[in-house]
Amino acid sequence: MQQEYAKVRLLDAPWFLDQEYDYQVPEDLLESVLPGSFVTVPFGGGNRRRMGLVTSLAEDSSYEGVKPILSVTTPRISLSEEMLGLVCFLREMTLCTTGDAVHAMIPAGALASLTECYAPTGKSPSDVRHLSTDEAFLLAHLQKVGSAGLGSLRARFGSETETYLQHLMRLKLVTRELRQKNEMAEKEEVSFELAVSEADAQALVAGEVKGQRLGEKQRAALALILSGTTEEKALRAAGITKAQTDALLKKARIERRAERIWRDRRTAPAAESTVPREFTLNEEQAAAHGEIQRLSLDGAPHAVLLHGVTGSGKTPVMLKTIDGMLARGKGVIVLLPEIALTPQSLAIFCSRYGERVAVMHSGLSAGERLDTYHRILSGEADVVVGTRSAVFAPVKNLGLIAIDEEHEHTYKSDMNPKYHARDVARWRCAHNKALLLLCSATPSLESYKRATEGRYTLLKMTHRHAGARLPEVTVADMRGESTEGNLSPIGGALTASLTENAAAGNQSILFLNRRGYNHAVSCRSCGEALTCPSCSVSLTYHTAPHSYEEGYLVCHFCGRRQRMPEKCPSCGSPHLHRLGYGTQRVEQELGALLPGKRILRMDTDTTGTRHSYDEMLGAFRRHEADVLLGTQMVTKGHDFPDVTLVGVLMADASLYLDDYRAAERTFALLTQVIGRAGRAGKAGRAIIQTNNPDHEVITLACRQDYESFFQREIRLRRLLVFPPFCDIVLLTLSHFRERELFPAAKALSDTLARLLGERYKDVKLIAFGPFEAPVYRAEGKYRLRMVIKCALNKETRSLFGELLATFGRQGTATPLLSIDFNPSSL
DNA sequence: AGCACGCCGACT
DNA sequence: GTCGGCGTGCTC
Repeated sequence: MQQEYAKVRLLDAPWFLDQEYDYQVPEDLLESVLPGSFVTVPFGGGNRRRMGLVTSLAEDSSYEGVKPILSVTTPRISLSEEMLGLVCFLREMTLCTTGDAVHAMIPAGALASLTECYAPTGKSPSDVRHLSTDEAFLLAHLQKVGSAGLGSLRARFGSETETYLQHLMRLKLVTRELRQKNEMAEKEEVSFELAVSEADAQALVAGEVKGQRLGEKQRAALALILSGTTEEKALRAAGITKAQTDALLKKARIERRAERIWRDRRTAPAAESTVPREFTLNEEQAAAHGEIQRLSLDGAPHAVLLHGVTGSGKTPVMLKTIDGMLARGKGVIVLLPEIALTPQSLAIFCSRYGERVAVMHSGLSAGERLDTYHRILSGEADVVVGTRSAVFAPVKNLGLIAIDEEHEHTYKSDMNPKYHARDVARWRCAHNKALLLLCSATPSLESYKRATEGRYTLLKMTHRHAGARLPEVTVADMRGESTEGNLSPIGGALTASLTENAAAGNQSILFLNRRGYNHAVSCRSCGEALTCPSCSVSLTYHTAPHSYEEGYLVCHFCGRRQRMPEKCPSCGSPHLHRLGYGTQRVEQELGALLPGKRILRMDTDTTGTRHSYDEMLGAFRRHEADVLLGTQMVTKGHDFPDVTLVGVLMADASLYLDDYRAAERTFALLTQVIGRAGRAGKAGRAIIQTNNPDHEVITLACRQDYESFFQREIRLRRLLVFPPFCDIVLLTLSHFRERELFPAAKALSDTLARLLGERYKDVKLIAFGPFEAPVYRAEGKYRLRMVIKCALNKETRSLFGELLATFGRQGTATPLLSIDFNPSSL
């Protein structure tokens, strides 16, 4: 029996329209319409063409009046059974649409897209007086160019364009049609070679062959090819036009050879690998690797949490595991946090696995992304190294997903689909009976709890690699400093150590999680702090490059810059006072403290491009600077063998954030940064400046005592009912107009209460709010939120799905609801 | 969301 | 009498 019907999900449908629709498969498409195919279908009363994804085939349909599928849009790209499953998984787990899920998994260039455009019908207006001059101009323009998209028309005819078009369409002078923009093309490198013998070619060039006289230009072209200039690009550069090569091709003097070139090859890093080709594991590493090996051979999916202290050498274990997988013909995905994806870390994989490596990260161009995708799809690349989104790589015969720095919050996406890479990885590993390898010195509480419960296999490495010792850690109490008249952010103990360390020719790292010069600007008269006009956060004072005297105000939320006002905008007083400090101020202080020493400041302001970030790390590694000062960036796993001192300023700054994960974050950050010191045999020191020297989180981080930290924190979470003892659902309503927000928030919480009273009687949840988001106004939008504690399961997810169906409509006058399950921060 | 169908006021 | 206002309701 022929499978004549297909279940289709639309790719551009809002959440409440995102269902399976039956379509009939026309006879000529029976072969090409398969589960996972991308198709166009007529939809709605107007039968507008829409892109859809075939999810399954059926022999019949219970629906009256099915419409036929119009075409298969992208015959070369379709979703595998696994990817199709993953789309459903994402949809259900994150409440995203099918379109969102598909776009997360497939590079934009791989799919065709439908764009709306307007075309003249050919009818002439019955009476020109019905048209305004603008409309007449627009019509004339369309008649000239044939058809045009809304964007280009709006650029030409202004913001009223849509009104004009509507009028023209009513008069049936213009129609709207959908134009299919095909998927991005492959890139080819074309070269030519002789189709005749060299001697014949020489004769032709010399014009010696009777009756076969070539044009002068053609002879020149042939001569060039004969002399070894065969690449099309080089020939064009030498002034040979397409007409000439075409003529030679036609006369069969040359042959055209096209070679697919991969746009992703220039990601090959310039750096050298810090891991030698051959190495032996120490006892602990070998034990961990042995256990991983054992688990990966039994044909069942497994998850391993590799918990190793900073510097214990988790990477070699990971590499040996990858070696084993590749030897058995399995594909591998390695996830790294964005900030750790440096040439140094890429070099480790590229030098070891060469052409088999595909690198995926946000910096790739559309073409590079597409080629990377195809290279993985074809099986040519079977080691994928990348950031969060690489977890969707279509690796063949997947055997391992390794997640380095497993606790990093960047693995959670905060845009649709709001997925956690760890969850996707777990699903894919289960599906492929593959191994999930989570690595961290400071695992997330969720993962460690799973490990203690036996759901993950916990493997520990407690010793530092190659005889390196943990640094000697001093906690410097800053409470006394300011009363003693020391206003510098760098306290006495740290000052002494920095001077001493610099004098000895050693390198230091200073970590401060705050950029800018001053943290905030406030008015001495009225006490008001200056805030961003479109966000409700205080503005940070930044100094101009190469000058500590001039500066401007920056909003760290939306990036907006403005001049420092002369007077307080609320009371007019000229007494504006700059408070607190950031990396720029510390840079200036360090300059004064260590005259003649080179200080490298690394934060978002100095690392504008990925390139400059890499360059700075490289320069520091080559000892071209004595002190590396910066934000989070300096804490991530790059090895600096000459660093013997690490200083942390304001270690407690992140401790009192309004987020249940504040302690976990602070612990991880401190542990990581302390681990930077004293790696290769050299003794290291760490000085932690804080106003809370006795805070348990700080003292435990100084001892690198994860186990005790975990026990302490998990007890608190259990007591206060926070993840991993429940799930958190964040509902956010946002709108440009504040007054629209409150009725919507009321309606949202009423609807929730109603659903809980009716269809979801058995659901237990605790709802908080609605209240203002911590940053109430962001980029011009006001935001109210509700925070809900519950257990996420099929039923609760369906409850939130219903909320999204009623409040998740886009673009109208009503506020938009967005739902985030277990957000990375509150 | 779009776009239909559908029922009431000011125009050729 | 019709054009067109935007109020419900469906979309395979």
